Amino acid sequence: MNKNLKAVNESTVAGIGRLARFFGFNEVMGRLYGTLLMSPEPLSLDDLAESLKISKGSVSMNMRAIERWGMVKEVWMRGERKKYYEAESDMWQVIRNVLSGREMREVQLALQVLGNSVDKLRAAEEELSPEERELAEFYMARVADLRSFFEFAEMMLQSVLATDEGLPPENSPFELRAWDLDRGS
Amino acid sequence: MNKNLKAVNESTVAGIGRLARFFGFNEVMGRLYGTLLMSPEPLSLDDLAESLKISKGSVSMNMRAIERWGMVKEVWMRGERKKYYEAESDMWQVIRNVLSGREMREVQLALQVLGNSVDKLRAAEEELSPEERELAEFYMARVADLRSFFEFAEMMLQSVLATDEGLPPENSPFELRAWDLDRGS
DNA sequence: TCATGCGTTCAAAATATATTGAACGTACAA
DNA sequence: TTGTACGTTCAATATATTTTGAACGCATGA
Repeated sequence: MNKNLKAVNESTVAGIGRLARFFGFNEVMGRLYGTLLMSPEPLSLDDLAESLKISKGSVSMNMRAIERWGMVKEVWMRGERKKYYEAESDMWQVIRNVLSGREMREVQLALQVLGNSVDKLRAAEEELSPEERELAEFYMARVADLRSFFEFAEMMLQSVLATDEGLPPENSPFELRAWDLDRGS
Repeated sequence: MNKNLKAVNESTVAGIGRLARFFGFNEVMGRLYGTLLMSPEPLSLDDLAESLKISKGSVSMNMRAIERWGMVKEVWMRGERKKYYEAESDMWQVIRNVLSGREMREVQLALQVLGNSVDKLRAAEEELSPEERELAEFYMARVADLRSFFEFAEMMLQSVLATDEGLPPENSPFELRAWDLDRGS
């Protein structure tokens, strides 16, 4: 294959591998997705193992993981016993899958924990000594800061997730919808 | 100390530790920051080691790391030989530090690599066989998708970084500034 | 209905990441 | 000007994560 094409392919696969690590996945997951993304035809597990020079077992496990994230789709090839995969080429779909299935969960969990903290502090108020009460107020303030951060994050996520074609809506400069929500500060 | 206060402290420290991992730092960095954030007074390295039940060495190394990220500040205590630290309590400053110093760098790097890819593909066009040319076009399309993703990310980052007090500007529903930029699609 | 090709699994090995603690040098209180 | 309490460093160790490859069993093309 032409040297330049090969170079582009390789740097893209490497770059997506890097991106994957950055996003808290492992590098192989990214490289698998990247390899499929840069392949005009679906690839089998063996193709992928060969291409990335990793074991069949690793391909199998990592593919399953990225399949769960909706990054790749199985493709049936007639008269073939092998499984073939292709990348989900709507990158925005992939991003939305990840954001809604992981970052969102994380944010909501954090908000819940912080909510509990506020409740605890309020409930305890009565039984506190003066110094403790001061500390409790200090905690309240810090917890409130954390909340505003997570609420902001939640809004950002909702905005991205609300868009249907993923990309900042074709016409309007981003969805304003979410910003209209009360920020509670 | 009151049980509830302790519980709030602990869950916050644990939560920030978790958040830190999520953001690609290590858990101890988060717990150190969290401990300082939940302390009304500055703490020494020994205080931190004791509080988190980790070694002095680990505290020293991890503190240095988060100091570089502007998460904590050194505080001088008169007549004291120890170093004392306090958390940078402007969380938005912390977030901006991290976003501008790491995520932004990552995005810019990706955009540069993708730009190179486009150049390579264009330059190679001449010398390609018909099939290769088809593949090159396919690559072009995929690279363009990736670019639009990173450009979107760059915009999101710029928007957050542009705000001065961090939080979605006091009055307007988020900064629109960045969305006015040409998305080049 | 086979026999085989294929994906999956998982314990063991390899690698990557984080922690420890003892040794060391230095700044500072006395 | 000390002696020492402190922070730093880093090799060794521990832990977490990833990969491997052989064993297994199931689905499928013949």
